[in-house]
Amino acid sequence: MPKIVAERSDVIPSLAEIFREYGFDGASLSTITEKTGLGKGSLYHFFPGGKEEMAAAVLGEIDEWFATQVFEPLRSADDPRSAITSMCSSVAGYFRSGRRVCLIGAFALDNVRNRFSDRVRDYFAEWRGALASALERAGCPERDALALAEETVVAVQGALVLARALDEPEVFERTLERIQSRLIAATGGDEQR
Amino acid sequence: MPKIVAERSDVIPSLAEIFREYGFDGASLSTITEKTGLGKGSLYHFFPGGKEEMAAAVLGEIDEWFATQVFEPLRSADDPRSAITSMCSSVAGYFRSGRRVCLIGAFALDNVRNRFSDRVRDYFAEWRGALASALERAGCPERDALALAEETVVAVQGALVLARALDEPEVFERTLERIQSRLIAATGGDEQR
DNA sequence: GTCTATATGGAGATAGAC
DNA sequence: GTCTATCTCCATATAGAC
Repeated sequence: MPKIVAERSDVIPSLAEIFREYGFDGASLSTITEKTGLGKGSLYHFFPGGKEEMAAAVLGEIDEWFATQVFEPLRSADDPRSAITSMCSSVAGYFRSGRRVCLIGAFALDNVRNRFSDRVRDYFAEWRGALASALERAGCPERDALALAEETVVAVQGALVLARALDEPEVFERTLERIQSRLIAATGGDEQR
Repeated sequence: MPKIVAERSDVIPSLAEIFREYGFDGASLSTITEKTGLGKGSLYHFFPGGKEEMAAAVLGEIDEWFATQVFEPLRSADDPRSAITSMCSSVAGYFRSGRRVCLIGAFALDNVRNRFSDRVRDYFAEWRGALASALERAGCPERDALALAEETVVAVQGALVLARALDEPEVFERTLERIQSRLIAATGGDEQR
């Protein structure tokens, strides 16, 4: 039985989709009221800091999702190899196989970056670091691990740009498959089958 | 002896830098007048269509630069291998080794994409197609050529996102070196030295 | 071509009733 | 917690003198 009365946390997913679709500057308060179904009164009740606080809340939720679903498993799983393949499917799911853009990547290229630069930087640094850690524990030499982790994050972000630009989600799917084979190969290939 | 009176084409490079720095929505007309040193009168004299026409002019100039400096050489050079290495250095120079973002990539992730979707799509499609053509002519099988061309454009765009997000231009430099070795390897490696 | 002044709309944000 | 009404400001764009 869903509550009629909204809670702050109920609104954040809608806000995320809105910012993804319109960008930070492009998402006006009227767009937001329309798409969320909430009036400005409610919006400012939940987010007294206005649009900036809304975006910060969205970024916070994204951070948290990746931290628990992706970064922590990569850093602490007993089996780093399976954490890596699991990362690939989580990421494919999260970005809807290339049909959804990365809000943090979009913010990174925008001028709003300056308002959220710490969060933007930490997100990518965490991802790269956590994946490198998993690769190392899976037997990859440190130098290779760092390079391959960076290559992976670069490929994911680039694929999202291209998939959106060309309106070809398959670019993302192909990229993710390619990178996954490379990650598997670097952690000992098929030998453990 | 520089002319005092501005010409339309003189303004476009400044506009490009402004859109790169502030984004389309983030670049207000007051920002633009301030940074270009031109009043609104002059701006609307050159670009009667306003900001949208300014952005279109910038995109047109970028298109043209890439067409003549990168795409055409890739498609028609007698020596496709050297056209490929030359692409890498042109691209490194153009993006200032990762300190400059790709405006078209940024537009692709933004909602302004909808206003310029044809140009955005064509730019990336052209790049991927031209590079694939050069790879094929350099002896790469068609399937591999397409995949590697796509991987290259993905890597460049992703590296620009990450370099900007992390404030680490080296990410771009490392990526470009890695991709260049891969391109060279795919066209026969060092054997022709 | 370039400027200043101005029109007009929509932006983000607030107030206060319910 | 949600609404409507309202405020202020700055956005884009225009007009017309020089």
